[in-house]
Formats: sequence, structure tokens, C-alpha cells
Amino acid sequence: MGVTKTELFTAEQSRVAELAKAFAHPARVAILQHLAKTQTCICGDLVDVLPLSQATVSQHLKELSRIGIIQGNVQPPRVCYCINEVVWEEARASFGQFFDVFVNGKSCC
Amino acid sequence: MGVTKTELFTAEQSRVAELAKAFAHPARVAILQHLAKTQTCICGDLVDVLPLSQATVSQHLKELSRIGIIQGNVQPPRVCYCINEVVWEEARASFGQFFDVFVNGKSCC
DNA sequence: CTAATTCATCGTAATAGTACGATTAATAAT
DNA sequence: ATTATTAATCGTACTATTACGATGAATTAG
Repeated sequence: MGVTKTELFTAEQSRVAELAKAFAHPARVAILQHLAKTQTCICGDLVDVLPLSQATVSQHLKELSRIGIIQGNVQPPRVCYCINEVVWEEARASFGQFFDVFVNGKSCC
Repeated sequence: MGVTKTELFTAEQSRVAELAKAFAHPARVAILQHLAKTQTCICGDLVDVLPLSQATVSQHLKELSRIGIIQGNVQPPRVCYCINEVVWEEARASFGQFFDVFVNGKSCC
């Protein structure tokens, strides 16, 4: 994106935005779906499942790790990735709370 | 962002990613929070609430409208924006469903 | 009719994100 | 020791996003 003026918003707003970025690309959605479904850790076969190059998948995994929603366990030459339960629940709670603000909302236009 | 190969993923994955983009910037988080909280429609005073220029706010509103999660009602020279209930519920359901896939998940690494 | 108000859009500048080939690093297999 | 395997990282190219000033369009107020 362009320049995001993070310092102008609350930490909560910035964190929600960051968590949302984990879901803001179809490839990352696919990765998270795959990791969530196959409870057991998935390593490089994500590359086989996704229509993207190994380098690109690795980059998406890096970004998901940075956000914290997944974690990796290296056992070279393989790396085992899985959902980070804590952050997953943080995201679930954040979004759930967010959506509830409008729970009995009315669209006036 | 760069080139997103949308055609390589399922429509569901792409839609989730698109909905997530509504939340993937602190300014849009702030806008949605404001619209959700003040059930009554808010017009240009979003500009007063946000630390961004009128042009930038307008751009974010346009993007949110494109995704469908908000709708605008023009009564010049003012425009009244509010949450689109249908899409809001779509988002709530999509994310809720998404998070539930991992409901009793175990992180193995 | 002439401001003044409100908001969209255009033009522009700069940063962020996506993608991939090639390379590197680390280990296992032979 | 050499080779094969796996995955991170680098370099590069290109597209998307963000931001803002300036301008334009549509009404209302005077």
C-alpha cells in the first residue's frame, strides 16, 4: 500500500487492521484454511496446493508469521507451519466484538 | 498491492479477501467503528473525526462502498453513509465460519 | 445571481504488496 | 565428499494503495 499513518490511529485499530491483512489476500486465505483444516502441521506441500511459486508462498508465510497468526517449526530441510492458537483466538475475538457493535443496527439510507 | 492472481483462487477465497480488505486499514476500521456505533448515518463529519484529508476519507469511503459494506445516500451537498446490513452480516458469517474451522484446533509446533 | 458548503474526482508523488527466477543455507541420502 | 531436497532470501519488475492539493459538480443561503 502507500503510506499508512499508523501513528494517527489507536493501537486497537491498527491491530485489527493488521490481523485483517492476514485474510486480505486469497493466497493467505487458502493457506490459513489449509492449516486450520489439516490440524496436523503442513510443511512445503502448501506449495503443491497453491498455484504460486515456492518463493511467493514463502513470502506469504513470512507475513503471516510476522502478524503472529501462524508459527513455524524448523526441522531442516523442512519447516512445519501451524496456526497459532493464541493469535487465532485474538482475531476471532476482535472481529466478533467488532461485528457485535452493529448487532441490532439499522441502515438508515 | 501488487498483482493478485484472483483467477487462481476460489470465488469464496477471493470474497473473504475482499471483505477483509474493508478492515485492513486503520482508517477504514475507524470509519466502520464510527458508522456502526452511531446507528444514525454520518456524513462528512467523518472528516472531522479522522486525522486525514477530505480527499483521503472520500477515497476510503469509495473503497468501502465498492466492497459493499457501506452504502451512501446523496442529498447534496451532503452524503449520508451507513453500514449495509446485508454485507455486514455476510462478513460476520464468513469470518465466523472461517474461525470455526479451527475451533478445537491444536497447534502442533 | 453570487457566494458558501459539501463531497467526488483528478493528478501526482511516494510507499507497500505480489510475484518469480536465481541463489543460498541447511540437512539428509548416497 | 557429492548430490538431492527443502525452504528462506535476494534482486527485480510491476501493480496496488495511500495521501493530499486542486479542481469540479451540485445545492443551499444570501
